[in-house]
Amino acid sequence: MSRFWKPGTEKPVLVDDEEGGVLFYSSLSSSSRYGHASIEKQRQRLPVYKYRTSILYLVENHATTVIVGETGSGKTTQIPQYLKEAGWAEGGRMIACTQPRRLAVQSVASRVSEEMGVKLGEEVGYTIRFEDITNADVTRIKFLTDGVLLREMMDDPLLSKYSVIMVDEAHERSLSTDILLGLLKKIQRRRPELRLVISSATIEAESMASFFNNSRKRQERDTEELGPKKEPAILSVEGRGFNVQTFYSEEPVPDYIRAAVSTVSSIHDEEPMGDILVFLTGQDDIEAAIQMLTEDSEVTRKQGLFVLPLYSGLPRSDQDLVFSPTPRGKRKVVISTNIAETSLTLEGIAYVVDCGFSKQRFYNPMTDIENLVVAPISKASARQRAGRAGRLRPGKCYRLYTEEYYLNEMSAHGIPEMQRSNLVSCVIQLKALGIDNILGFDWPASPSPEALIRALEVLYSLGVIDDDAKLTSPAGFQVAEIPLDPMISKMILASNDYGCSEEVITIASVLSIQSIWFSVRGSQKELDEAKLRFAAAEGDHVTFLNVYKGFIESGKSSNWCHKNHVNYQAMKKVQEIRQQLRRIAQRLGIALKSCEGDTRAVRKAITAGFFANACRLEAFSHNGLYKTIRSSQEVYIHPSSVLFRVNPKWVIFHSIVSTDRQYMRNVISIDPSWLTEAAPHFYQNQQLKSRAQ
DNA sequence: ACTTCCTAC
Repeated sequence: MSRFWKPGTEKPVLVDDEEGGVLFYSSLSSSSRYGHASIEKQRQRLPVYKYRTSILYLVENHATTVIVGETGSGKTTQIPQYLKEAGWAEGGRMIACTQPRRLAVQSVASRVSEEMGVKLGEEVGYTIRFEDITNADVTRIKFLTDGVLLREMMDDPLLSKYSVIMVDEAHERSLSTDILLGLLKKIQRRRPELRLVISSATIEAESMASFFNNSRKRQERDTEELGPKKEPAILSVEGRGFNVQTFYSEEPVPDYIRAAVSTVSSIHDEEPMGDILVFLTGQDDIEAAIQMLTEDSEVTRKQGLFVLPLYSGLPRSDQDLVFSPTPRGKRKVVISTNIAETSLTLEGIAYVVDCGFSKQRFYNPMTDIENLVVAPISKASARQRAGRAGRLRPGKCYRLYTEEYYLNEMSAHGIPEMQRSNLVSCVIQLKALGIDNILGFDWPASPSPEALIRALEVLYSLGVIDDDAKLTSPAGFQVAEIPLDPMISKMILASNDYGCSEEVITIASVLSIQSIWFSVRGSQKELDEAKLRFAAAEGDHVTFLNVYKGFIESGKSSNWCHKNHVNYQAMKKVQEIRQQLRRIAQRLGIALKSCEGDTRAVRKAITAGFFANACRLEAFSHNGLYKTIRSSQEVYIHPSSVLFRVNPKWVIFHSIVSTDRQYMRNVISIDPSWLTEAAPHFYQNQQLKSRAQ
């Protein structure tokens, strides 16, 4: 076993902590009871404070400043305040700070308003979907998701109200962050007075800086030019994370679930108190590990473990359990997907067990299918996972792979989402912003030409772009205006023609959230029975309408949801999205109209958006084998669909989830003649006829 | 016989 010190951190402060993590948690986390003066002192104790002058100098003199900030440096909360204190928000200008996640936007904004002693929504505000807590006249620092900032560009392409835009967590390389970075680089050329602050982890800093380097060979002239230097500056700010000692497996591990379980047992046996966080890949792994841990007689005998699962599909109340205090004398073990890598932060973790894998999405432009596969994580992820053990005190990380593997075989960072995704939404957003040459766009990470061409083909077949790849009018502009996937947006537009916009908007809202069903481990049967009460012979989309109707008729009762295994929180969200979409539809001139149960009209509207996802049951198929019309891919109806084992001859799916087989999720039955009606250009008559026999 | 994780006037 070898040791590993986290680079860039000081020697560990050794802390004698017989009491476990809880004590530290309470002593560090409660800032709200301090007065204003001591908030000021707290701010000055943050590592980033030492760099205040340097940061302001660099932002003043460089168009782009890349800040490398380890977690706990305070960069996100402090830099916007420094900028404001230095006058960047004077003269009606604003400072923007983007985050990839809604939750982060809310918590950072409220923290900063607290530090500044102002009411949230006044000088400091935030905007996320459905929540605009800003006041145009007084808000000077605005936190927002990068998706919202992209949407803002549709009205204000140069983002002219902002003097500085800070893009936080840029190293995560999310789809919308990368689109945003590409567009900001373009804006910079038109607005030399604009300043960018890109915050990134060490590993991506150089590539961020070189992406924003506009100076090229003109460095000599550059110094004589007025205005900021075009060459980006890089500044590193150390974090306040504690050291994490890392151990590797001596031999490659044949079964990481078993290895994770035995590692947890030996930590429990040999190490001082402190909570354990285990990273596995998905629900199945997690449940298997929990079962093994609770069945392990030796561990159970000691009765010392408090084991909790954590993944996004888990009901909220179960997720919240991981934040509950560890019972005295027990050790909390959270077994999690990578939701705990970035989205959720557990304080007080002393030990991390990292299996070295995660589920990752890969897109195949040839088949237009996104696959979900278990793949090795990157060094960057491994470091991030390890860091989860050192938030409040020094910790330990056990990697279930060899050091040799880490050093020589693990890739430095993951593949950007841009290169692993279907790009229809991304392309239409750029089109709407007037970017004509999509293939020539200066991306932070270029997607494959195949994926771009596929996206253009899909948009063309939807009638959203024309022969010159320009947005069509009005359909193209309307689809771009709806904040959903273009296929869904097209379905909403078509619902106007079929007189079923109310129903289709409900369906679009349900499809926008993860699941409307409340699924608990062990009650699968009850859930299946509940589904049967709403099941429609036409398929899942119509089933959603039945559920929504029942929910409304119950007076939006949470009790009704509980009885029917419907997720109440999800239904509230459906309602919110539905209201938003109704407003947008009205603005676009779509008449809000119900078809009063005419499910043919509803399915025709769905077909108008999703004709490309048509499948036909294979003749003589006994196991429900379908093939897609477009590319003859072999697919099956997902077991969660109401049409599972019903197997109608012709179906359309909303999406494919690819595990051991390709499963169609959310399926409706259709009449094949609707395909030629919806997209004559896409389905040549002979193509369907030749397959109809 | 099954669900990594996010976001969007």
